[in-house]
Amino acid sequence: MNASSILVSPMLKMVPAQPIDTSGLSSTAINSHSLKVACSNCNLRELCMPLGLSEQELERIDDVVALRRKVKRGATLFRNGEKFTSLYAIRTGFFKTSVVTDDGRDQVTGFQMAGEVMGLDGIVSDHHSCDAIALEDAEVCVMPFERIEELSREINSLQRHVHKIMSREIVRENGVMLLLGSMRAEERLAAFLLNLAQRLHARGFSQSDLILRMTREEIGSYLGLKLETVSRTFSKFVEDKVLEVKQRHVRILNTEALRDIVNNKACL
Amino acid sequence: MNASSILVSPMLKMVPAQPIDTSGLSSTAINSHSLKVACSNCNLRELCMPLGLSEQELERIDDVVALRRKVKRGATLFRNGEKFTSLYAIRTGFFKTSVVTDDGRDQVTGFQMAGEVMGLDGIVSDHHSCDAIALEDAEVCVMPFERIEELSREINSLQRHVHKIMSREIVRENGVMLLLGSMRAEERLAAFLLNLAQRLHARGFSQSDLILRMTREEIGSYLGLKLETVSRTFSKFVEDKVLEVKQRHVRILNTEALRDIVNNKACL
DNA sequence: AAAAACGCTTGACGTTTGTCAAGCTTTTTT
DNA sequence: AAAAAAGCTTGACAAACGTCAAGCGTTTTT
Repeated sequence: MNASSILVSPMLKMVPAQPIDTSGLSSTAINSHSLKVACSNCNLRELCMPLGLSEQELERIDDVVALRRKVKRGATLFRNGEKFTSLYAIRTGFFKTSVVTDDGRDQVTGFQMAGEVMGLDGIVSDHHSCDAIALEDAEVCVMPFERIEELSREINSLQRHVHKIMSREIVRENGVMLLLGSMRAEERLAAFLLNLAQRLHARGFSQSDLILRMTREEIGSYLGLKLETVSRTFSKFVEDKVLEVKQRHVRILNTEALRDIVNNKACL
Repeated sequence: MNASSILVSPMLKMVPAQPIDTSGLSSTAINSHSLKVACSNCNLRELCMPLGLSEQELERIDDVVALRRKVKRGATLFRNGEKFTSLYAIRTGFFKTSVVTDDGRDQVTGFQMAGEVMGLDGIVSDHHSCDAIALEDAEVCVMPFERIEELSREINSLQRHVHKIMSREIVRENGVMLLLGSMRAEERLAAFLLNLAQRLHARGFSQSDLILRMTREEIGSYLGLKLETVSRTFSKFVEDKVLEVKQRHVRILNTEALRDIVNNKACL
């Protein structure tokens, strides 16, 4: 197994990023900030919680999603220390999760996008151990964990899927540990960009054209680097014609070169 | 929350490290390398899989453990790419897990001891994505994952416990990311030693006197440092009278000093 | 529309950690 | 018991990354 295969997860099913039809749903609103929704007609179902369920099972998990919640850019979905009640599936928008210590350390532990599930950290102690902050206006499906447990006792494929989601997060973090523990700055940034591009591509976006939703500082925190190092490394990639960078708009010009950098095979 | 509280998990219930009574069990041996065992009279049950189960439930999960398996020092329990079938609970001995890439990177992702569960990485893809290697002669309980899933559909507290074990691993890895992403060498080693001491103490061993089961190189791999840096940092701690070190025997002389180092409050 | 705040880039320099090498100790093998 | 291998420590030096500072461009606020 090579380094990039650890860090760039296997291609997920393609889902066109079309506008989501919510007509007829707002009438079932529970309050002004939350709407009743259904997994069964969600265009993210091939990426998200319902993956691998049959039509009948799909309808049964529709009421796992208690409500939807909107989160403004910069707002927190949950915070370290808060009581854990639910997992959250991202419907639209982009998040970061981070662990913060009172001596001022702030480590970004992940960036999450549509179809990905957040909140797994809260299960073990009944309280969240990290912060989840929206990096752009977002909407999440709130899934009370007790409902998930209840239903996954009855629906084997849901049970299996919940286990897979948690296992996937463990494997992802193993990959980040590899990155943080053994890669140099260029390798880290290359791995980061390939991973982002691959996940965006799986959601129907361009493989090569990406808009970063996070600052250089947040990238740096995730990669264990200072923002200046991130900026310099971007500049080097531009110089080497591997990327085009205009602020947060990044175009990948040479994917193979990025892969070679990650796998330590870059021609010098 | 301070950095050491993230990295040093909450105190677990004390279990005296007494010799394990296996009399009467060897007669039920399945083959020379595996013995039928029972959780219900295992002295690790307060740390391991059965935690939080009632007496009746305990008896029911006895047959989740299909067999025991001995692993010699240096041997692998499972390896990257192997088919996933079971989780493994450590009965005796000490393991490391690591992800290896074909360009020569080798990142130790964790050290595991009695009562801890390995193999969660394999669930997502049905194949293991890391290696588990015994650092001393060890014995594990083999728990076929299908049996675990089956039984956790019926026993709510087992279901909950399986979820907690996975969530705990996610939270642990978040802590390692914090360590790798934002700490300097001394802070990393101090955090590592406090974590080890705390886990050994929870198993009835001394809080201050520990035998390292891994080499300086393996510590370095886990902490994202080279073995020379690990060695130098040990030497510095000895000079500062924080530790006594004789090869792999480490005595912690000043726990508070270690905590201060982790939390960036070390008096200079 | 102007002012302020924030984010990004780049340069000069400092610190930390890695690299290479040698020698020593302990463990394992023969 | 001797030889070999593996593991550990320490020094000198090099490389990578961090720190500090200045300046510019973009976004947000008023």
